[in-house]
Amino acid sequence: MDLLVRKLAARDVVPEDEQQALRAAATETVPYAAGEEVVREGERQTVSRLLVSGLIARVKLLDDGRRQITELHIPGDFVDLHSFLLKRLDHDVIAVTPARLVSYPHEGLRKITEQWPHLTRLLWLSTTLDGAGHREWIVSAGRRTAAEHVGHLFCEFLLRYEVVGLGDRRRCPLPLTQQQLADACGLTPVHVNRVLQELRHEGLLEWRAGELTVPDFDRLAQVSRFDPAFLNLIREPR
Amino acid sequence: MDLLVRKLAARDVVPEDEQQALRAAATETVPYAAGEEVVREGERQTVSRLLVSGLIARVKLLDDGRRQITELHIPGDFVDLHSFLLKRLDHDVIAVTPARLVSYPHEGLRKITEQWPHLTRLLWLSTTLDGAGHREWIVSAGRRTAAEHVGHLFCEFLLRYEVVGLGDRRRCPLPLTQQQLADACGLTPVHVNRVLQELRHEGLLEWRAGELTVPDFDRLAQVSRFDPAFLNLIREPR
DNA sequence: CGGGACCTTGACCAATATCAATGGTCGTGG
DNA sequence: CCACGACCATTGATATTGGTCAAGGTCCCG
Repeated sequence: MDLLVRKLAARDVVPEDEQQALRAAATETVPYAAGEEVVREGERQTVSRLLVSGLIARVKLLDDGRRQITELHIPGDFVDLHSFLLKRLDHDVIAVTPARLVSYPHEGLRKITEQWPHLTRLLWLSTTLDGAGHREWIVSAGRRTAAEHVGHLFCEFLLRYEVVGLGDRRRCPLPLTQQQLADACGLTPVHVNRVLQELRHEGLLEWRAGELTVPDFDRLAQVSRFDPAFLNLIREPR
Repeated sequence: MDLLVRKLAARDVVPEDEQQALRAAATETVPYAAGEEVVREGERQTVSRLLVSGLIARVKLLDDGRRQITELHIPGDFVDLHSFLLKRLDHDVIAVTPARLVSYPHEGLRKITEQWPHLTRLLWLSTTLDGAGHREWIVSAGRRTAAEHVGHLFCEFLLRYEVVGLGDRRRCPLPLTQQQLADACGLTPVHVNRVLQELRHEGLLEWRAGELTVPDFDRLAQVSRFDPAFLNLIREPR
C-alpha cells in the first residue's frame, strides 16, 4: 500500500483521507509461489490485486504455445486493477517469483468511485499508466532492434523501481530467466542471450543473481532510444 | 455521441440520464484535414476528444524517423480520453482521413467523476478497452507472423465497426495506405504489400478504395489466430 | 553425486528488410 | 481535354536480423 502511495505521489498529491479510504478497501494478503497462476484468462473476477513483493507477469498465450508477456509488475503496481471494469481478463497473470498480493474487492472499489472522486481519478490514472507502458512495448516490438528492445526494458525497470524506492538508476532487481525476458520482448531465448552478451561486452550492464547493474544509465538510455516521458513522472493535479 | 453510447451499450446498460450528462459535457465539434495533427506529444491538454467521423491514429516517433502507430480509432472512440488523467500524452494523434472530433473539456469530465460514478466507470472502462487492444497488438508484433498480424488487425477492424453499426464482419471501411498499415504492424511497406497479395490470392480478403471485404470472417480469424475475447463484448454491470 | 533448470555456443536457415525500379491512378492546372 | 506531378502499389534482387536446431557447459539443490 505504501508503495502504491509512493507511486501515485510521484504524479499527484494523495491526501491522508484518501490513503485511509484505500487502506480500508483492502482485505487479505495472499502469498503465491513462483510460477503460480494468479488470474486465469476469461474467469470472472471479483477482486483486484496489488503487488506487495515479488515479480508478476501478464501473459498472453496463443493456442500453439507461443507466449507473450505484455507487462511485468513490480511492487506497488496493481496487477489487475483493470479487472474491476473488464470483469474478465484477456490474459493470465502469473507469479514470476514468490509474491504477495493484497486483495481489493471490486465492491470496495465501487464504493470508492462513489465517495472519492479524486482517488478514483488516481486509480484510473494508474490504469492509463499501464496503457502508456503498453504503447512503449508496441514500439519496442515493432520498431526497435533486439538490443534496443532489451536495453529499453531495462531502463524502464530501473526507473520504475526508483519511483517506489526499491532501486535507483544504477541497479534494481530483475529476477527473470532469459526465457522470460525473451517472452517479454518477443524474441528467442537464444537471441536474447546473444544480445545480452553484446550489451555486457560494451560495458552497458551486468545482470547476475537476479540483479541488474547499469554503470551509466544515460548511455544505456541513449543506445536504447529510451525516453522516460511515457512514465508520466510529473506531479500535477489529476 | 450516439456511436459512443452504442459502443458502451455493448458492455453495459447506459441509463438515459447518464447519456444526457455525457452530452452536456461536450462542447464544439472540430474538423480536421487528412494528415493534420490533432494532439502533439507532450503538450498539456485541457480537453479530450471523441471521434465522430473519419479515421485517427496514435503515432509514436523515434528520433531517427522510425514511426509506429499504436492504435487506430474509428468513430465512437475517444481518441485521447487518457489525456484527462495523463495531461500530457506520450504520442501524437493524427487524422488519417478528414475527421470530425467532439471536444470534452477536462473540467466537465472532472464533474462527471464527482456526480456520476457509474458513468465514470464506463469511461474508465473505455480506456481499459484501449489497454486490452494494446496488449493484443503487443502479441501481434511479438509473436505473430506478418500475415497473421495483418489478418488479425483486419478482424479487429471488422468487429469494431460492427459494434458501432458502421460495418459488419463481411466489410468495413479501411481508409489506410499500405505505408500506414506497415506503421501499424511494425513492418515494411514492401513486405505488407507481399503479405496482402498472399492473403488476396488465398481469397481471404479484398481491399480496394478504402474498403475491406472479407468473404469468410471465420476463416480469416482462424488463419490469423484471432480471438475476440480482448474486445470484451459482454454486457454486464460495471 | 546426480538431475534439472538455465545459460552458452555454433552452424545453418527463414522471415523480413533494403534498395531500386516500374507502373498505376488521380487531381490539378494549362 | 490533356499533360504533369504526386502519391501509391508492385516487383525483383539481394542483405540482414533474428530463428531453429543441436550440443555442451554451469550451477544449484536434493
